[in-house]
Amino acid sequence: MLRLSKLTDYATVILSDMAKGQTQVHSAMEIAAATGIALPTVSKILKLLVNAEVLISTRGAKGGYVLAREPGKISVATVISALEGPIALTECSISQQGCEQASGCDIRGNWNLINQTIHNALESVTLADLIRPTVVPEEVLIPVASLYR
Amino acid sequence: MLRLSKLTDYATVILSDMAKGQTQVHSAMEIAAATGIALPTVSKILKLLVNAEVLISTRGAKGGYVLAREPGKISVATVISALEGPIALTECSISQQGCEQASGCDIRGNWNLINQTIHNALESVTLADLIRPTVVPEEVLIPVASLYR
DNA sequence: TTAAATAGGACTAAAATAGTCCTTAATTGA
DNA sequence: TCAATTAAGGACTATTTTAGTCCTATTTAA
Repeated sequence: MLRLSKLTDYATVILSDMAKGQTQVHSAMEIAAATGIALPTVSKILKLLVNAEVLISTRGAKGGYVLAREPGKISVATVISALEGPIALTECSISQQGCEQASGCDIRGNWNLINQTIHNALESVTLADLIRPTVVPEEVLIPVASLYR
Repeated sequence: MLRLSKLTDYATVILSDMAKGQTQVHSAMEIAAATGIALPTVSKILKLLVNAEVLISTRGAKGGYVLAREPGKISVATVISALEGPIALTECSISQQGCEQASGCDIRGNWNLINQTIHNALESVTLADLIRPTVVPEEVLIPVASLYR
């Protein structure tokens, strides 16, 4: 289904919530309450986002989480790889040594191209875009095909 | 990791093999031998591709599988959805009724936009492109951002 | 010093995926 | 007509991944 994991989905909801809110610092508990996601799960996600430097945390009383930079500078690609690791559709695009199916597999290069395109697409959308009211586009550009012709 | 399932990966290998081969009809056994993928697994994949009308099968002695149309008319998107169902990054983009997180989730529309873009990217690449020698592009176009500005 | 927070990691449960196998149906050719 | 060959369909098992929980340690404000 080529889908994001639930955790990644939650992460976008959490980040949107944080980006929209007036207050700067949000505790894990506040966020759990605001989004309806269970506290331990929220916690887990926030930790991953801190590791990826999407959020900055402060411990102790009055501590919590803050966006590390403006919503417009946090891309969807960053969020996805924070939760799921590198964005790559195929196994062999991640590891350098390729796969065992090496015989007869010269399609790797082309997969890389597709990965790159999708990565760019996700890189170009930011948190700021996500919280913006929905836009219905007239026309959607198709980029990949042009690379081949 | 936003990755394709192994079966989908195999499917592209199998289809590339079929598209490149001289012969028209390939039995499951031939394909298993050519690709190194276990026969029962190959079989499973071929059945799914027949259901999705990517392949046409004939039973009986001298039977086997043939591409349903030219490689240039079989898109990667078609192959992916044959194996994994509809291409959609988020759960709520598939079911119409949305999710329980409905409160505070007005980012759905924007996700749909992203899904659409990725779908288009995958739609624009065909089997013919995959078996073509790798092209290293000068520049990769970024389509999604333009939708927001 | 106490209460409120996060950090880190271990652990369990649930779900999805991969892979196998068996029985039935169709086709060809001897 | 019969035997061999090949796909269809579905059930089943094993494995892996993902989701979710919980515990203990650490940090900070009041």
